[in-house]
Amino acid sequence: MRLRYIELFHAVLTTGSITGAAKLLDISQPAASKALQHAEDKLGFALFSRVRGRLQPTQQALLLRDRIEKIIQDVNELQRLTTNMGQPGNCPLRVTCTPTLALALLPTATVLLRKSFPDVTVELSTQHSAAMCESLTLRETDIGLTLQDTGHQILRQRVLCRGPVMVIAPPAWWPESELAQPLPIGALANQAMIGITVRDALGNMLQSHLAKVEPAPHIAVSVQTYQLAHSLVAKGEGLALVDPFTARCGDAKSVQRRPLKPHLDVVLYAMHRPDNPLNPVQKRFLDLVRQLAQRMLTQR
Amino acid sequence: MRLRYIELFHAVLTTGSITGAAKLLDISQPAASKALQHAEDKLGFALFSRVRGRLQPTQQALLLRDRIEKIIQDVNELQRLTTNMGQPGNCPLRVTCTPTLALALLPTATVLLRKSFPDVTVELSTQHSAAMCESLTLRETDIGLTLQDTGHQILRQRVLCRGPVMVIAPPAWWPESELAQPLPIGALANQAMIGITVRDALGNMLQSHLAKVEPAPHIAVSVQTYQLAHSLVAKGEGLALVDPFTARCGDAKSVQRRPLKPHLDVVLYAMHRPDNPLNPVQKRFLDLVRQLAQRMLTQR
DNA sequence: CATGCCCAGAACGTAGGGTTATGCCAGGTG
DNA sequence: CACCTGGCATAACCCTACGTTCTGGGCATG
Repeated sequence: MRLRYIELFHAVLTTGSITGAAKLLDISQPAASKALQHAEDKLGFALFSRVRGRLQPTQQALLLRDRIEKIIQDVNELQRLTTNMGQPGNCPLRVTCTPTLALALLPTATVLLRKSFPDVTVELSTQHSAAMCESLTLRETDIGLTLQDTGHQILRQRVLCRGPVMVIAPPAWWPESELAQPLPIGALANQAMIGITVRDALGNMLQSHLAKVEPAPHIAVSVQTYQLAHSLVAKGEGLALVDPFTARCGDAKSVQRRPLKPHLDVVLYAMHRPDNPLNPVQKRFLDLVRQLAQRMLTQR
Repeated sequence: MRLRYIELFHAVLTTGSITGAAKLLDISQPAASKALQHAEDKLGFALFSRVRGRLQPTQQALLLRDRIEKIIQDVNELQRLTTNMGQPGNCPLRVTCTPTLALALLPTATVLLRKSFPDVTVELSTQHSAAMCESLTLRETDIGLTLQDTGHQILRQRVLCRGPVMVIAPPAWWPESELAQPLPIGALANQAMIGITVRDALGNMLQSHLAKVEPAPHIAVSVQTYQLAHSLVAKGEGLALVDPFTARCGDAKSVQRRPLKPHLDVVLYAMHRPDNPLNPVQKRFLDLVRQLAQRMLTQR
């Protein structure tokens, strides 16, 4: 069984036609056609029945599909891993963080880092936690920043700092005098709010706490990223519960913010592979992120 | 990433040398050598360091190893599956059973079957339960017979019949008059016995019951297959606890047998894939096996 | 020092996989 | 009906990737 055939089979199955498969594999249509025939008579049975000029997967093909897709996926992962193992350490800092943290922490931290190491090259990207773990193990990135405890078996995950869940509101929502005090969750009763539909630990925690408020807040708009919640709040669509980094993000007057009472803990984690210890640049970067985060959480 | 390279990498890693790998892949040594170089410069890093003319896997190679082996295995399984899907149903009866059952049931059942269907072709094989499940899903065989509840998610497993655990002893061990009565497990105290080290449900059950006997039986010889236990008992090495099929196996005078008291249940299961229902030959065969088994268990 | 083992290079042959050009068939449409 | 379009297969051709054999060099071992 040639890998080519496996790829081809997969391509035909996903695109639904030989022509489509050929485009996907970047070969000519006759090449794909011939290869498929070749595969079929090596196998000894038809993978597709040609009915009225079109292809239709046979019974056998469907039986093979799952295994094939599995192999394709594994090979693709291997591919990603090997390409990322090629250039070892020429880029001393490759960081991925969740969209939530991207704007709040990365830009400033990067600028500060380049004051200490002006020549260093930096690669930044954003990914959700699951994809982040994958990228880390496949060596596409070296450091991951997330608010979620992934419980990953192999990757090291360490706490950088902790902060409270915050309530954000449109400008001039609360009197200046109250801003320093936590807002009791009961005060959200019957309020217009932006819902958070993130399916991670933090999102679940927020939802379960909100669910207890009586009478329930009015949630007309739900969003999947805290950033969007922030923007909507700034435009006056309602209040929102967000992590402290999103709350501090952007220009100071765009939203008002107060800690929530009861205090709900948000943890900022850094993740990396256990095998190679962090280089000085990476250590410095994490140090900066931690300082930055703590300053964001304590001041104001 | 060519599949060839993956296979080659695997072959080199397992054999430890390019020459060995070449033999394994059935190509010449220079071909393997060149292919490995090719792979390495496609990857961009060395997989093996040539030290004093020998190969030694690099750090990176070790990181890839697990994924590679996984893919190799998956592809091999696919291979097995496809080769068995080629010839559909020209062989209406392919049966696999555990070694325990092989001699007791298969020969007679097969002979009886061929009286009803003289032209049918039959393929028999023996495998342990785990391998049996694999063979069934990979369509290398159609029916599996085992004494173990595999709990397999996809395969159908049905009960054919049940019987008691038996004690077997050398000829003339017990007076004829006692043979019909069960032997209390306490009677095994201080006896010479053949140990069973099978690591399946039945084996565990037997061992745990034996462990309670005081004073403990003397176990000088332990075996992994019930057949061997049977032979050893026949030669006078001691008593043994076995499934009722092994107990009945072979010529009637080779061993004496009595049910154990307390009654321990042994279940004979038939397994098959759920997708295609059994054909008449297969149904008839299972019927014969069931009748045969029941007759073996009840008579005498 | 001879021997055996293993790896790598050179020279060479072939087939598999790629290409373009073309034809056929089915279905949709003016 | 005539015509176009989209999809698959065939034919003829090309080339490189992979195989071969032969050879030589490095390194252990008796």
